[in-house]
Amino acid sequence: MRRDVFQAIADPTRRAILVLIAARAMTPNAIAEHFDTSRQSISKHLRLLTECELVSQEQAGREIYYQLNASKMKEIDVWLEQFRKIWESRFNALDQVLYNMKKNKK
Amino acid sequence: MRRDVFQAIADPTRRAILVLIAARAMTPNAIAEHFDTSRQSISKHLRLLTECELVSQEQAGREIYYQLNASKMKEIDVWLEQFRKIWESRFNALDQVLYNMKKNKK
DNA sequence: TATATTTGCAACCGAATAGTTTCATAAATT
DNA sequence: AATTTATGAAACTATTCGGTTGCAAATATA
Repeated sequence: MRRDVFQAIADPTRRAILVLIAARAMTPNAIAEHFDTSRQSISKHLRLLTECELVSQEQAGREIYYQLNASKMKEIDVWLEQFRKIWESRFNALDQVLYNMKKNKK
Repeated sequence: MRRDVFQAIADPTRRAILVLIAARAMTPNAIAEHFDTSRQSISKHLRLLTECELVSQEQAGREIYYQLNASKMKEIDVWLEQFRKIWESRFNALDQVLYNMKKNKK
């Protein structure tokens, strides 16, 4: 099974979990209440997120609080960095389209 | 079939394609030469990337040049934005761990 | 101590995914 | 006109994925 951050954020439920626990650490049960799926399926998502280090656990009695490891998100940001200079320039594909539309109006 | 940018960049071959054509537009054949897979499989990746608008085509005779639509990458950046303030603060998970380690040494 | 609660894990299922092989189409070359 | 080249699409396959159901372990509560 592939276990990298890119694979992890591909699933919309996992992205929602990350946003949810960004505010504060939560237990699997509490997280599952926010979704239309079973607790066990959330548990599986949390395992994957843990394995790729996007979240970490903290045990409190029989409860386990899952918290976001935001610094791991930097990996995505680092990969995006190489494209940032392109989309910030005036010569990316979209700008080119808009430029051509404008030109054709004249 | 899901066709969003997050799904698109989940596959390592597709990420490599995006990096490859970021420098300059390329034909499917030229792209395929850089990988250990068939031309047809690259063609399928290009179709998916086209459908989610991460790349666009430009026909030149019987050749088709695929070019990156970098501005579409912004969608990932926008989603990442909400976490940026967290990982830039001193209170993300990793900093907390380091803080605790330091504290316990005393 | 008996019971309830919180959680993870394994087995299973249907759908999606990435790849291959084969074929059709269109443009360039001979 | 016949052949070669560049490409996309369809059919098929093995693997992965997301979900469910059922169960076991550990902690809290009665």
